[in-house]
Amino acid sequence: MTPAAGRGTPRAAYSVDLVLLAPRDGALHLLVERAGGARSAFQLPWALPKGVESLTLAARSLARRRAGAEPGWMEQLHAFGDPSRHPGQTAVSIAYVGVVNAPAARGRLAASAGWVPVASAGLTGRHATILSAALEALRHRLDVAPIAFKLLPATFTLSELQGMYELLLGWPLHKASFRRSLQAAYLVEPTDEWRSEGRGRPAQLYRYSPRKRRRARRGVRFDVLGQ
Amino acid sequence: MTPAAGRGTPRAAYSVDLVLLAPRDGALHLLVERAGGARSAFQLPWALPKGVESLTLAARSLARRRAGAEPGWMEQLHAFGDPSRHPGQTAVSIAYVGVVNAPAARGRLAASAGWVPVASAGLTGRHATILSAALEALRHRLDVAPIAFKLLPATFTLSELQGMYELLLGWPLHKASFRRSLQAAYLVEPTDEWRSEGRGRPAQLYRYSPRKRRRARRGVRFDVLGQ
DNA sequence: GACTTTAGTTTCAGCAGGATACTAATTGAC
DNA sequence: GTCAATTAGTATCCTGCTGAAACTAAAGTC
Repeated sequence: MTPAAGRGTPRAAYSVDLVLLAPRDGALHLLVERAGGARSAFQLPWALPKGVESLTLAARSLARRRAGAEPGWMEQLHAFGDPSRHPGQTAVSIAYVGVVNAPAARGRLAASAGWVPVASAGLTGRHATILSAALEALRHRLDVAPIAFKLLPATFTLSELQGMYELLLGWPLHKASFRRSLQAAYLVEPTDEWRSEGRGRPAQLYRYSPRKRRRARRGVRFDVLGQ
Repeated sequence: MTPAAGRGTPRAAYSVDLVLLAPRDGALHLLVERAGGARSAFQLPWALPKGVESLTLAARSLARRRAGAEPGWMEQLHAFGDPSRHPGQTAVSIAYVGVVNAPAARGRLAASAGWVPVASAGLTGRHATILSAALEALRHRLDVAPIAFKLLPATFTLSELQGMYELLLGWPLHKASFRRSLQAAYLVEPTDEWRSEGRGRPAQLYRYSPRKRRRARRGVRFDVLGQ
């Protein structure tokens, strides 16, 4: 099924780079690795896939090994072709973006890895470019992939949901518009439960609507909703 | 500048696949290659980049060799990792989307290549998937990259421009809304010339606005404009 | 000169987004 | 117990954009 041109296990000529993001303490964090002694203190996790392995599987397994958690969502970002600036010195490096939720991000990290706030990641060169491209791709996918929902528990308040969207987008959303959009797309449905959190009126808990009840393929362009 | 891990010229472990599109006779056409004897009559042009070559340059040079024309716009689409179904049997194949304008598409084709309407390209398997992903990516880029303008001469009528957008999008646009959007973004500016084409009132010629006079980065979401 | 065709504009109704202000329900201070 | 503070959630209004339709403008055709 995987002939690989019949010349044995090929030397990996490409690497997989990973932009893994997680919400922690109200800020978006990035998984980084401490670099050996290069100019920049941190770099993105990367790996040389062994033999013929699906790219997606390679990226997921890299995430699992470094973060100790399964990404709730992950997508290919871009393939970069200039080898001269990659630490693996491969001809091609293929970058992936993914997210893991907060509880998972508290899991067993690899020794060399750590979570840092994206705002202060301090990446340089191409890895900085990759990061901002990853954040932009994430924002563009928010309306079609249930990324925010994968970062929340099965039931949540609408304020929590809005907060998650704001964290991922990087800007505040208008409360009334946000809720109107959710309702128009039947994206969420209320449960019978309410949660009281500190002071203030208790919030009703919602769940992600089952596929059948969601407004088919209209999406909600949260990234064009303003404050 | 391009060390390539110092182990000589590596065997190419990846291929570059090309979705090249051109408007011809009012329909969007795709550049295909006649396959040797596989199940499908056509396949997408592809190549094994020689040595360490920028991916983008490899894709552009592939377009030049097969279509005999320089693409007016080109972008990377996706990297595919499952080698089992690619004719080149490489571990990774990286697909590019590009467009060439109608006069260029009448240029010197490679012997094995030909233009077929996308609607009747009859690709199968992964190449069919790549094609529809390419068309979708093209539509999503229409609002930010000046793709339609690269397919038209320096001056054009607004009806020609609208027709080009409709060809690329695959659906009709509302005339008044289209023009309002153009004006709001200062995307085009009128020249002093008018062109009379058969019967009907002559149309004013426009040109793509110089960068300075365009409304910075708002873009025009033609892909959400309706009929 | 009347009709057709294409270009280009105007007017209008409907709807969605944002601002604002409101009601509702709870905690904590006194 | 009452009142302020805080958070949840809703209602109202206004503005601006979209799409439909009808309109004017300028050419060719019969």
